[in-house]
Amino acid sequence: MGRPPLAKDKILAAARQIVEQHGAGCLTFDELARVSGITRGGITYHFPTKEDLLRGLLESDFAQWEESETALTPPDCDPETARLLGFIRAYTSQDESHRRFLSGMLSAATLDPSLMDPCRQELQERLGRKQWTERDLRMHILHLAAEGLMWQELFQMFALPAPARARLITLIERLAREWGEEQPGRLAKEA
Amino acid sequence: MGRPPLAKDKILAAARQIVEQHGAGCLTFDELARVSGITRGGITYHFPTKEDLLRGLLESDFAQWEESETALTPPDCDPETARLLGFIRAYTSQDESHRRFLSGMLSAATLDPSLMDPCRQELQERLGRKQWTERDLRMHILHLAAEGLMWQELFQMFALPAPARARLITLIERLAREWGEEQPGRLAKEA
DNA sequence: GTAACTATACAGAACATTCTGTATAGCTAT
DNA sequence: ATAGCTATACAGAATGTTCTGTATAGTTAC
Repeated sequence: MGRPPLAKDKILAAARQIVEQHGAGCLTFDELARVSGITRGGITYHFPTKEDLLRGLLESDFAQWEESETALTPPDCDPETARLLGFIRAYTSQDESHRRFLSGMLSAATLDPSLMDPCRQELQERLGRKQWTERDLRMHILHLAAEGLMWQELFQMFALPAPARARLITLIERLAREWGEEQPGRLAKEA
Repeated sequence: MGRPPLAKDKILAAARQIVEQHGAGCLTFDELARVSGITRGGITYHFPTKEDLLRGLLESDFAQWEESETALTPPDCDPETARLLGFIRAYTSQDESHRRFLSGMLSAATLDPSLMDPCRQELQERLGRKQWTERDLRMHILHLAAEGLMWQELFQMFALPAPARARLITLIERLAREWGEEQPGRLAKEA
């Protein structure tokens, strides 16, 4: 909490780099030591076991993720639409923090799927409360589209030229605003 | 070509099962032998190396994938819309063949990303020819939404109740038809 | 038609490597 | 003197790969 150690961040950064570049199968302690420049002893000091490492990856990424998500939320529309726009911007943002979250999730999922349980729980709570009106469904389509784009890019299956990509995101956001205002409904009165 | 061997199919089926249930990290020859009922010698006969195994997974899945994709294409609308609807149905279909494709891709990507190069190339060719009109972008949003849903379900991050899921897919298809007919443009005259 | 041979499809064990986890001793700045 | 880290070493297990053996079906020669 007080002085953040430097090595820990280097280790996590190197782990993300390895996963992104060579796949989660190459995420070993030896390779991690080589890439991060921290010795195996130092790595073990911070992450005694590999599960600790993966958990650390997930936690730091998830924190960064939620932080940026709320930071990107524009306040000029109703809360639910704003939240969706925050999602979309977070998913489609070019900066790497969101990819990092996904790569962490990916490595965790492939090496030990149970590590994702907290994420599952969180998602369950978020989506479980919805009524799934037509408006909810429409908004969810846009949410899924942004997420699908992120997956494609994470796997480097992304083939859209940059201008088209920018227009695509703009279009998604425009639709979010249009559809969000379509039915103000009971969302405006109760916070 | 003549008589398809039985063991090979068992091995591939077991591999998919392992990846789906326990993650690609658990896809080892020992586990594969245990689940498939084929001994390690037999496995090695058909797939001398692990790369061969993953390549086999990808190839068989990709074949199955394209087959079902075109099979699910409804012929009652313009070709491009029909193709999108085929995509969507393939992505969101409850039957397991598409999950299999994804699980194969996933294991390939996590263990050796370069195995996905053929898929990348195919996608590049498909998307590279588009002009990315507003209509194209809208259709692509629906494509991505279906794909995002598939990813969520593959990672078992899916939280929508079944009725809402069905309505979501119906809505996506409805939008595909609406947006597909919005601008017949130059698509109708040239095949 | 049967003996010799080839090719295919697997079984079963052995091998060498890699990886995780753990341990220990030392350095350095505060 | 303690936290943070370097440096090295090693045990135990897991894993990819290789090797040898076995069973069966098909082909060819005689």
